[in-house]
Amino acid sequence: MGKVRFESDGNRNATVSPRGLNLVIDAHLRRLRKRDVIGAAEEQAIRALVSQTQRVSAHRTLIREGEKLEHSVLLIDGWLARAVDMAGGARHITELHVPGDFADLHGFTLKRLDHDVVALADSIIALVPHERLKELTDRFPHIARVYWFSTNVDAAIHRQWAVSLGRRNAFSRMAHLFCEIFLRLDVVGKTTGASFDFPITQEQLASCLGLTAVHVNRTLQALRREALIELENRRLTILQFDELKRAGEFDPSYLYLDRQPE
Amino acid sequence: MGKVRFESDGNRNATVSPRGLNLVIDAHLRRLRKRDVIGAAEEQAIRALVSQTQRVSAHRTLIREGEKLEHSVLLIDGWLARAVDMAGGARHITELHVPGDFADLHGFTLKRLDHDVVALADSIIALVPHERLKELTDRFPHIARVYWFSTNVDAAIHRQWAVSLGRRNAFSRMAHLFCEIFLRLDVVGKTTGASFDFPITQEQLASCLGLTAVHVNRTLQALRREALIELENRRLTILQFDELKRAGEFDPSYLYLDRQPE
DNA sequence: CGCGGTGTTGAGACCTGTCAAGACGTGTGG
DNA sequence: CCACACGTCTTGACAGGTCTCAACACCGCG
Repeated sequence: MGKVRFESDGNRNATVSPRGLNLVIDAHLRRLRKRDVIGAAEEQAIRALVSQTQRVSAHRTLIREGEKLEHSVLLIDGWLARAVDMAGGARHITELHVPGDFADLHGFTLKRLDHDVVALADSIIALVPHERLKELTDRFPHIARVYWFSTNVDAAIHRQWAVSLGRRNAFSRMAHLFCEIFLRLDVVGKTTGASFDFPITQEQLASCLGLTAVHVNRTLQALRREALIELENRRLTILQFDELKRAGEFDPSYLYLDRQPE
Repeated sequence: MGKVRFESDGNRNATVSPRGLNLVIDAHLRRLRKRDVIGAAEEQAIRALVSQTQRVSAHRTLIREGEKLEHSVLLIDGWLARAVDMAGGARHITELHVPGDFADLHGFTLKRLDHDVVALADSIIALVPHERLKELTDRFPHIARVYWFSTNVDAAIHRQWAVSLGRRNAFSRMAHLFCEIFLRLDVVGKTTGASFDFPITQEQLASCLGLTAVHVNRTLQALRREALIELENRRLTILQFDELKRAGEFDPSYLYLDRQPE
């Protein structure tokens, strides 16, 4: 998958042409607006956060645990994850990020992370200086609350993953994850009908679900056998969303996608 | 454990005498100060958040999932937990709260919770109106960031629990939890040497650790057999903290207890 | 004195992990 | 253009951690 090729020029971080920067932050605004009203002045200020974007290659570690942070990473396109490395080489992924997400907005207040941020696939990101976030949130207390809200939704996602890890079997856990990912991608317009690009390897899925890659493979087969999903050529199709939700005991309210303006 | 007795007068929520309210919020300030500098004016404003406290009894559900929220719960003394109820009656606890914690500060921006807040033991709480939090954070943007930070630490705790649930066996998971609880209690002055009150039942522990009560019992015995802890009469003593940390692969940096003033 | 909540113990079942081997596809280098 | 290497996916046999079910002990409280 071109790991070496990308790694080799990864440090150059070729910038994306600034033309269309306004377009590039659309998914982010779209998601914010799913949850609150963003005024015109606020929108303008948010768009001004991003001055340039970068390409990053699959498997790159963007941020390392403990590193002092000066900016946060906004995902424009691709897949990022928060990963905790453990003694013994095991790695656990605590959240997947889809376009429009800040992968480490919590870094704005924490100043260092308790996990790595890694690219699971070739991606496009934007760096947002904390300095600029500070100005923005000082100027617009409402935006501060919207972003605070946003990190609180991340925590809600963590909670649901923990419930899955603690109380659901492999089949149910995976069903729950696919439901979540589908909805989150749908909000930012990254689905086509019931399908979406899903370049996540079984190994990476295992890191999310607290399973081994072998068992992920078997569980995927079970989901296919039950005709709940299709997954081929890195594209996932949900065949029976209602059944999948039932299998994962999925209730989307923890994603807080219903608009609740202040 | 007086469940019925307390339930019966639980609704009356006998208020604690307002004398000593300043004392009562000390643990909270102590914890904030472990992480950032709180000025005198800020301290005064924080103390003014709380106007009265309430007693709540073990097993009471203080907040239900989905309920519209007007205030947040500050734990003064006792034990609260965030609990997710699942179909089939199982309940998973996603975080334990010690005195000085807000159990649902995230409710300030989320406006409803994706979980319940329950009392695991007889406790004393203070209700902080969101209205007052709004005024406070508008007036002191720095305090807004301190509280934002605080909810981000909750998320970091969620992540570590998820790693435990996903990748550690029962023994290691429990060791990790005890290390965390010990440090968090220590910060707010609720430890005596290497011991602390720990009125959590094995059933409740099981809900935290994604285990059954039976297996919690066996795992506790294993920890005692290795002379890592003692636990009797609802009091836990850590006999070998270094060994316990090693067993749980515990690294306290995710608690962000090192002071990092802005 | 009896009861409910809690803690303890044993035996067997089951889900998931471990280890090992091979298939498949794609990019690389000769 | 082919051979090869590598990452990924797949399959099988077996081991082991944790669950389930069941019974019993303990204890504070009504």
